[in-house]
Amino acid sequence: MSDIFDARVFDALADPTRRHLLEALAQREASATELASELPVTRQAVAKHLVALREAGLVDSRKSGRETLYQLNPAPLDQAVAWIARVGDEWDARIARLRGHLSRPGRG
Amino acid sequence: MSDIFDARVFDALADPTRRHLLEALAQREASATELASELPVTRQAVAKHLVALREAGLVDSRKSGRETLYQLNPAPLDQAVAWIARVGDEWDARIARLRGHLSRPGRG
DNA sequence: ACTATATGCAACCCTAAGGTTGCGCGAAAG
DNA sequence: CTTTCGCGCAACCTTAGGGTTGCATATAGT
Repeated sequence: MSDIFDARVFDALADPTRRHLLEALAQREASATELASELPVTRQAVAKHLVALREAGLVDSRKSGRETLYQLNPAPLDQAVAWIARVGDEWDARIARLRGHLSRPGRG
Repeated sequence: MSDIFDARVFDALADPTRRHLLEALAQREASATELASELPVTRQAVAKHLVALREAGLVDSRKSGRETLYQLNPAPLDQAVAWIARVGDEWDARIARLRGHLSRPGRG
């Protein structure tokens, strides 16, 4: 089956620093400098991650004076969940085929 | 923000070849050689990915004669979904807070 | 017993990616 | 106007990891 989702989302989710950024941005809008202050990496490293997140569609940015504020955009996360759910569903279908037609295991 | 999940799951999901393997294994049990036949990489590359998937808990292996058959184990996928859902929920909570304070706009 | 096939392991290559430092620029603060 | 602070860009470093080849082992088939 073709990949109907943007693979960059999974790529974005793979890095612990980026996951931390998403968690932080889920709670408040913040600048790269602010975000870096709570992480063991430099501001530039965070900035790179934010670029990756923006390219994955996971964050939006807004300029406020000399600051650039980043905000979470959770929409693409649905694609990731959809992919995972599809794999799970296909697994369930396979199990159903194997068992004839019994009750499905609690997935989904 | 304690990581209640195994980061290796997100790592496993990040690679397109591994995602393909998961999709294939969702539908049928298969050996590394079989899986490699439908991919543009060698059997050894697939074998490495299967090791990674097993370490992430996403596949189980079973020896059948001289073959090693791999089977999907979707359980860890729930952890990934749970993490994503948590971020989404926190985002929703933030939005709710913002709406609740519409009388005093601006960010804090 | 001999051959063919499937696997696992190890060494090696090469690129992508995460990280850093350095710099120049633009906006806010004084 | 000058200083300060935040940012973006670029160069560079280093490692992880995805891929390959080669080989040794073990099972299936004849």
